[in-house]
Amino acid sequence: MATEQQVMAHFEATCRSHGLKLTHQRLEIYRALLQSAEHPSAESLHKQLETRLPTLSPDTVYRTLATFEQLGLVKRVETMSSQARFEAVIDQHHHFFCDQCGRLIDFHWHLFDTMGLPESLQGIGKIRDKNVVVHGVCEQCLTSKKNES
Amino acid sequence: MATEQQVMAHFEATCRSHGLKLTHQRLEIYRALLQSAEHPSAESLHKQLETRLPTLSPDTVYRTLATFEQLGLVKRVETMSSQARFEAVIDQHHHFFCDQCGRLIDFHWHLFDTMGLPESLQGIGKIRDKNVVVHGVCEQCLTSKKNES
DNA sequence: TAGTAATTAAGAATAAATCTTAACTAAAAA
DNA sequence: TTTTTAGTTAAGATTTATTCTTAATTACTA
Repeated sequence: MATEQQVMAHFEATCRSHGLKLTHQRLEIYRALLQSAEHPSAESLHKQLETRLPTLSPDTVYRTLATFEQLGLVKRVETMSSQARFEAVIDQHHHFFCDQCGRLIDFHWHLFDTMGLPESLQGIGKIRDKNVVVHGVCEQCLTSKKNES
Repeated sequence: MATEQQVMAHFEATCRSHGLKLTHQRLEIYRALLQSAEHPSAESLHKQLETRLPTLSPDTVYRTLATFEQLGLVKRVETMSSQARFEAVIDQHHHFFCDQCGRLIDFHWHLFDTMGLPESLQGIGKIRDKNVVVHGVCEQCLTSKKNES
């Protein structure tokens, strides 16, 4: 399990090795993403960082996230919501998606990770990654629903 | 394995039971989706149907797909592309996504379907569905790449 | 077959994301 | 430290996907 300092060191090394400057904005955007478990959108990251970096433009957040994505530092999470959502790439995990509130929760599944792929994928191409997406209603939504009635 | 006639009959029954009129547009949109293996976007469905229904508006395609989605006849496929993509709900399957050309290919994985979920999901909420998403480069992209060099 | 309520078409409107340009700022190199 | 260079900002225009509005049309009902 990597410490935040190690992760930040890797981030800095990756930027440098690709000739990218370590700007205040890049550091803050990456750190914010790293510390969030909420898979935020570009907009919500911008909102969150606005207090510390009052001149930060939405455009910079979009641009920076796209750059990080290309370096493999950040992943765009597949959702069916209109806004793209992001996460820092740290470990192999999967997603639980609440259909009610839109919350995304990470979970781990070692058995799946170490399992082979089915025959039906033979010859389909070159495989890079496999992930599980679970849909349902999160505990919090279930509880608040109960209290309403 | 349901025949297309059976599927269409189920479609009509579902519409009727929800008080939805069986309009020409609804039938054509559903049939087109049913016959496509490409998980088309609303836009490409509209383009495809334009020849047969010259006055079909994009809005109708969007609206109709949203209606079908609510009835459980159609599923919105999660991708990170900006356009939403759709499929008719027929059987349990999973998706291979080509990162190069954006193609989505269905595959089946019975072992996964019958497998239990990991402990890490205990207490997360009420689970409705679990799916695998595999990323990579499809055979066709691999081949065309080889021919280039 | 006429009535009516749902549905559609067309175009306007909205929202997310990206582009443009010029002026400015900060990081890395010399 | 100074210079070079890449990156950022601002503001507005643009693009793309989707949704809304309104008036006309159409499928089902009586």
